[in-house]
Amino acid sequence: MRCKLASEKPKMKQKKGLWSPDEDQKLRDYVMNYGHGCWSVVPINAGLQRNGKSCRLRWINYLRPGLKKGAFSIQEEETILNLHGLLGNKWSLISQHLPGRTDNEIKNHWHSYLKKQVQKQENPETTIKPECTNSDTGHTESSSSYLKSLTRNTSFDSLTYNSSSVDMDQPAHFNKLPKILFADWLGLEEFHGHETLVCKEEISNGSNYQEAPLSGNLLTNNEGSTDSSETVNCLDNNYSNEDMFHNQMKLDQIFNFNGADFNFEDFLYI
DNA sequence: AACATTCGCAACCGCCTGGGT
DNA sequence: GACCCAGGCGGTTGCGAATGT
Repeated sequence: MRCKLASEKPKMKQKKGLWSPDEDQKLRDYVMNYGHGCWSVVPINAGLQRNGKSCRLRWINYLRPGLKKGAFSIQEEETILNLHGLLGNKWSLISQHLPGRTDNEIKNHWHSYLKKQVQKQENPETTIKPECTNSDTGHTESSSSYLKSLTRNTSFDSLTYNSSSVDMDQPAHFNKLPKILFADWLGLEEFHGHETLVCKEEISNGSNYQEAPLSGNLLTNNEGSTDSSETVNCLDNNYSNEDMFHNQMKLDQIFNFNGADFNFEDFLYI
């Protein structure tokens, strides 16, 4: 783990504070050409008077390709609220389920907006924004009712809630996939070895979500399926909320979901 | 217009973990 | 096994912009 070059690095005064466009360009050029490798040598090789940590943060949070800029969509906020309800302040885990969003961005959005909205929801005598528009349906909803729909079922105790979650930018089969959260916790080796998947808490069928019950089987009810329900058996039904994440389920039972032929990679992008 | 307050965001800080020596 | 270091993470801070008075 230790970098040879890092131990040879000269002691130079390191700059702090906001990054200039010139610094950004140097870092971007270097990482795009050579990769970051050991972050502690990046500023040396890129000619930057920054420390490796600062470079890493700047790259991850701002320069990295594929970052999504702009306001959070309703679906993204919904995902954050649900995952925060399950995981707490595990921003890096949450960010893995919001492609293009960084943990820092999510954390900031939570502290600056979502947390307050949830607090207001729990304490209804305080006023909240009069209305907001669902970008999917185009329907204007009161923030109050909308937030209720967002926060209604963020605990494991709940079983279902409705959500407009069809992603028009995805391939047609995408929205029929059981939406599996925490896919990054899986090992590709496990998949390719056709062993087991780590248990996912939440699955969806595009227009409806069904959260996994506290015990028993994970159920999906996929529209358009010849068989209206699919059952994914958890190997261990006696689990606590935390254990939910670690239960094992049979891979092939998910993989033959709805008779469709899915690639494992499809799940990873959900 | 001037000042105060709030908001949003970028970046830093400190701690923890894991791997190398 | 102890120590060192890089990387990763969550909490916090600082500052400019936006908004309110």
